Amino acid sequence: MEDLDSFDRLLLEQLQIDSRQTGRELSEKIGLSSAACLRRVQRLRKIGAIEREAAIISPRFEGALTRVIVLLSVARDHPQRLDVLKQKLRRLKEVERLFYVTGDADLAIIVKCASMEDYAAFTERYLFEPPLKGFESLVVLREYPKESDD
Amino acid sequence: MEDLDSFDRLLLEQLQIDSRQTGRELSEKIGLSSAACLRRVQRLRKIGAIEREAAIISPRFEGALTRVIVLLSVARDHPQRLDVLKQKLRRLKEVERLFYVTGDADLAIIVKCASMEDYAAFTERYLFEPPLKGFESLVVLREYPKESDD
DNA sequence: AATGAAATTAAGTAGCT
DNA sequence: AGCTACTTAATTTCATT
Repeated sequence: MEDLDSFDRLLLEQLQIDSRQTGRELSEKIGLSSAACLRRVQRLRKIGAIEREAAIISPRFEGALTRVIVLLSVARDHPQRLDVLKQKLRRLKEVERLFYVTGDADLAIIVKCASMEDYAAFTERYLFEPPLKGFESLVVLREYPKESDD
Repeated sequence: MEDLDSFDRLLLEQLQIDSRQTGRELSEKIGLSSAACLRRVQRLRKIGAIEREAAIISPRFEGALTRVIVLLSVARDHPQRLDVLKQKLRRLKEVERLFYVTGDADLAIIVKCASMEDYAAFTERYLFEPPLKGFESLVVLREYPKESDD
């Protein structure tokens, strides 16, 4: 893992806000030439600092999409099984994000499904086997986008 | 709010995975000309179906960043105060995502801070006033990216 | 009203100092 | 790193359905 200087950090900050900015725009904001900015962005992609660039879709346009925040409790006596579980969960298409957390729960995942039926199927398939001890489902009724109208 | 046809939905699906795909790549995947694809993408941006395009930064490169999943309990006797609260929270730079949920909690937010001290300051500043009744903090020890190495 | 093909404009990439 | 030439992609124009 290579390290970043302050220009790299500024670039990451900018691209996190808007990844479509041109070299010229980045150049003006961080004070390097356009070519230098874009060369650095290439490097940031290559070393994995930028994992990917993605469009954020407005929830209103996503179609009928159920999101559930699931808090998972895991038996702590078999650490290696926890690792296997994490690896398994993070590969599932339904799992949008996976967090290892402190508190009452051990893992928290954000699950995306087409419907509640699909979510029920998801839980039955993946959330009832050891080392999982139990889970709590917080069904998202509505997500409020960061900056937007309604 | 205008509506989307199946080409639009395919485009959104693709751009959610990778927003850097060229017109030609999109063209091959969805079966329209490059120009048509890019025209549609422009429209999707304009009508707000694409909220924004952003770089996803690897947690390992984000610097010391504390994330906390906060489950908020809200007094239900003043619905209008809940709206005010939601509006306030969603504008805060620390709040990455805001969900209205069912279950023990009423709202769930994902909070991003530079440090635990900052998180403590955040809670003191925003999470101790009505209509908030209480909150539970799940401090993220580690987030596992969807597709990646370690 | 929206498409595809072609021409124009703009951006990203690579080589050199 | 910057500058410049080169390559590629995005945008606009236009004829067609």
